[in-house]
Amino acid sequence: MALLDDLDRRGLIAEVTHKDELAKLLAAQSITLYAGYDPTSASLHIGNLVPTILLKRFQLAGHRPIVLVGGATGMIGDPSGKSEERNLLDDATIAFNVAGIRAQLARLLDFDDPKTGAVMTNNADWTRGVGFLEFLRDTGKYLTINYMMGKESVRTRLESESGISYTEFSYMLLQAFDFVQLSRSHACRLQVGGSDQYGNITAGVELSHKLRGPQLFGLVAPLLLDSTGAKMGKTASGERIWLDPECTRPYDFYQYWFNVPDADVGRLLRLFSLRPLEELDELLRAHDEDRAKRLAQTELARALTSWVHGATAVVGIEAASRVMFGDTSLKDLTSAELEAVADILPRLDIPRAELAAGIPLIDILARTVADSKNSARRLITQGGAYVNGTQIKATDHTLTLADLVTETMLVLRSGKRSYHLVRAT
RNA sequence: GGAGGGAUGCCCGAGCGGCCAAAGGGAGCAGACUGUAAAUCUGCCGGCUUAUGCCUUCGGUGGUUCGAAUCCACCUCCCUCCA
Repeated sequence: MALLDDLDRRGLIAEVTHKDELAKLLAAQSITLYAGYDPTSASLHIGNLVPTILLKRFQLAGHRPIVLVGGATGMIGDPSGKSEERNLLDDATIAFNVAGIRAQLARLLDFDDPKTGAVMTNNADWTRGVGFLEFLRDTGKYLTINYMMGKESVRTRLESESGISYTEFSYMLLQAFDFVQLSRSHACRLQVGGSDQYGNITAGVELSHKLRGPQLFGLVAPLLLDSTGAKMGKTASGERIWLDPECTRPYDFYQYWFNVPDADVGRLLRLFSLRPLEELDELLRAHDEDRAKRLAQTELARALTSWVHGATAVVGIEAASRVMFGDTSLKDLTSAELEAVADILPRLDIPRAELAAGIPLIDILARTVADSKNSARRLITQGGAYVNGTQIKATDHTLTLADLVTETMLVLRSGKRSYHLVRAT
C-alpha cells in the first residue's frame, strides 16, 4: 500500500498540502522530511510521539527523517494553541532542554542506516548568525502581514485580551525560514507535525514558493484526543506523561496505555502500532470477542513502551503487573524478573535485625503506603491492608523475618493498586 | 487619596464567643460492584503511645475573656465602589 494511503487509513493525516503531487514524489523517490521539537522542557511527552511516529513510518518506508530541535525558536515561543504570551526561557535552560530531547529522539528513530538514518539539527545553528536586517529583507519581505494575520494561531491571539507580542508574531516566519533552510541544506521536501502546526508549516511552503525554491509539502496529524474530545497525555491525577523514565516511570507509562478505554484503543493502535493494518483489524476482532482480556490495550502498551523504553523494560513491567494484578507471588518470579520488579515498585529497606526483632505493621505502613499511623490504622480497620497478598485485620499485627516471601523481600499492598516492597538488608 | 468587603483544613465554601478538629461540596483513601475501565453505592478523610485523652490548625502579631475561627488593636495581602 502506498505510504500516504496507509497513513490516511491509520488516522494520521489531518491535513496535507498538494496530496497528489506529494504521493507522486514519494512513489518516485526517497525524500528527506522533518519535524520540529520545541525545547520547552528537558523531556518529550506523549503528545510528541505523534510527529515522531510519522517520522518513523516515513523512515521505515525508505525516507530520511530530520529532527529539528528548536534551540532558536524555543527562545521566541510558538503562539499556536496558546492563549497567552509565553515566558521566555534563558539560554542555559534551552541548551539543557535541547540536550535532553536530542537524547530521547536518538532512541526513537534509527540514526545509523546509511540511506535512511535520521539527522539531528538545531535551528540555532543557522539562525543565530543571521542579522536582523538581513532576516527582514531576505525572509520577512516575502510573507505579507495580511497572510500571517489570516492564520488561526495569530488571529485568536489578536482577538484575545492579552494580545500577541511582535516576538511571538514572528515565530511563524522563523519556522518558515527553517523549512527553507533545510530544503537548501538537506534537500528536505516535507514537514510533518501536529495539526496545531499546520499554519506554521504552510507558511514555509509559501515562503519557498515565493523564493522560487522547490515545491515543499506539509502533512499534519490530528491532535491526540481521547473519545470524549479531551487532550490525552495526563494521568488521572493530572500529571503529564513524559518519555523520560525519571519523570514518568516506565511502569506508569505502560499502565497509562494499558488503561486506555475500549473506545480509544483501536484508533491509538492504528496510530502507533507498526504492525500492518490487517493484523490490527484481526487483533481488534479478537479483542471484541472478550474485552476483559484487553488484548488490544496490552498490544498498545507493549508497542509504545518497548519503543520508548526498550523491550527489556516491558518484561519487568509485565512481571510486576502479574504480581500486582494477577495471582503471581513474588517467589514465583525468576531472579531476573524479581530484580526488575524490585526496580519498578517503590521500596523500603529495613535492617534485618530490626525486622528480626519484630516491627508493628502500623509503623511500616505509615512509612510506605499510608500517610500516617492514623491512616495506617484506618487502612487495616477498613480491610485494605495486605501483607504478601493476605489481608490483615489486626491493628496490632507485627512483621518479622517469617513474613519474608523471598530471601529478602515482602510486599505490602494498600487497597487494589498501591504496592510497596520491603527489603531486609 | 476616600468608603466598604474579604483572607477558614489539599481546593471551594459555611461558621461569627463555649455544643468547633470546625457544616456542605470537590479531590483523595478504603470497601461493594468490575475488565487494573466508567458510573454508582457505603465508610473514612489533621497528628499522636486509640484515648468519652493530649497536641497542632481558621492570613500575621498582640489584647479582651474562665473560654476566641468567632470580640478589639495594629500589620500583611486580595477584591469592590467613589475620586
